[in-house]
Amino acid sequence: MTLQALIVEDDLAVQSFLQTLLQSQNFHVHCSGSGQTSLQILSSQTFDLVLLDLGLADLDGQQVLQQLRQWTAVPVIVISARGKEQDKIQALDAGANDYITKPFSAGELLARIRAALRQHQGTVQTLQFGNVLIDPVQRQISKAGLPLHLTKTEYDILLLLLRNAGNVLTHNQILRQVWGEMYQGRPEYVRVHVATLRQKIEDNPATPQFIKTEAGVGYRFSPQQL
Amino acid sequence: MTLQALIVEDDLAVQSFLQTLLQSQNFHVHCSGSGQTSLQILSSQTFDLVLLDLGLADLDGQQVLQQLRQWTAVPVIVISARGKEQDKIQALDAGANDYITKPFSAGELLARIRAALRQHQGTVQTLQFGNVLIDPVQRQISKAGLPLHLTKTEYDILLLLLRNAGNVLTHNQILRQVWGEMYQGRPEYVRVHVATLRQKIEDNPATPQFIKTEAGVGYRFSPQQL
DNA sequence: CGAAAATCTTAATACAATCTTGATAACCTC
DNA sequence: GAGGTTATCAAGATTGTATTAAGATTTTCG
Repeated sequence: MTLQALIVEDDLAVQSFLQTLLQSQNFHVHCSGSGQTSLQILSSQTFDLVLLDLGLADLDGQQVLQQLRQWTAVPVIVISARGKEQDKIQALDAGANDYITKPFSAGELLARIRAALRQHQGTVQTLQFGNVLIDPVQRQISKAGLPLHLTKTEYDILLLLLRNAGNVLTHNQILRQVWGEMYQGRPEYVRVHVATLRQKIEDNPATPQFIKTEAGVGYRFSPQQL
Repeated sequence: MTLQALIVEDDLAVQSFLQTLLQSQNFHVHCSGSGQTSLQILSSQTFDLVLLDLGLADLDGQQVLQQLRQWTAVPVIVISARGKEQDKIQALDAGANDYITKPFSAGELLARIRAALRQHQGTVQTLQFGNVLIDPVQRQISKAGLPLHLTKTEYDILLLLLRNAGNVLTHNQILRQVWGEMYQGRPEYVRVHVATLRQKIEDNPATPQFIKTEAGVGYRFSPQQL
């Protein structure tokens, strides 16, 4: 699965440099030059990484950070021309995972990205739940030791939920990332496939233990049995 | 609960500076000047944070890092006089959570420590009042340790009030932000849902401690006795 | 290429959660 | 105590969800 990255940067030269850099590491890259649109993009789609420049035209990068931390734990690395102590402290305390000052080397940025992703994975990602085991490399799943076949759609939904275990994903977020942009507003697609998915992975599909419904919002993968 | 920190640093002046700094933040601080003893200490006791200087006499800090990552995910911040790109990349890829170059400011180090601890526990920002805990990232609420279910509307109202804690929100402000523009002038909607919300989050719903009524105006989330 | 299998889309139904509404009682405030 | 505001309750309306299955589409494989 290719990781999704969002670059929030209004200097087009820097934006393009970062984009090339991330693409060379097989990220799927989205770009935004303004704070407002960044927040919109972030709310409609889940990302694995955000590179955020503090110096934006409309909203302050600081505000973008505060806003997005209301609902997402996505790793955010702040890139800034400002090297002042106060700026760093503010950004880190607002929820940034790391702070790097321009000019920086490509190698260091990539190393910090790897570190941030690694830390984030350690806290979130589980590839085992109940008696279900997932091998993301082979794209294979087994339940109670027996191989279990999932269709591509089912597998994509499951991994998306799993990668965001504990968080609610809205119907539109799931639609956008599994089906694509133009399927927004068709929650029935998600429902049907979540139903078949539950039939396969839940011990008792009628009272799901893992994939929980949040009425009026979406679905959530429940990390533990509480 | 006081957090346990280990400082691995052979320069005694720097060690004592770091020790004082961490103690001022209520860490319980352990110190070690050599790589070997550090690994022994780390294996015999659990820590919440490690500050690791790369320039050690016996073992290279790099090796200490590789060793300890064999068995623990404790947050490690590398402190180094070497600012070379290669050193940073090596340390980060060996499992360091962050890398900071001497000289650095105390404020920045503390901010980076806070960021590392936050990432390690996986929570970005939790809101709390009384015995109620809210994780806005996961959209999850618990009261007295037990999970608490709120409907979408209830959740939206609560977060709106909480974000404006201390300020009065008029019925129409709440209506506009939770229901939408066209619901203006229907305060009864708000009343009913605030009532059910109080039933769930207040210890004594009849005499609300958190969501206060402002007669003729609206509601206010009462900031806690801080 | 063409048939069979697998998968997806769509619509219909039953069921569940949530919201709206209005009635009534309690609470202020002047 | 009068008049407006608010709290509470529960029935009915509405919206959201699970499940099924038929038909359309895509994929697989001889």
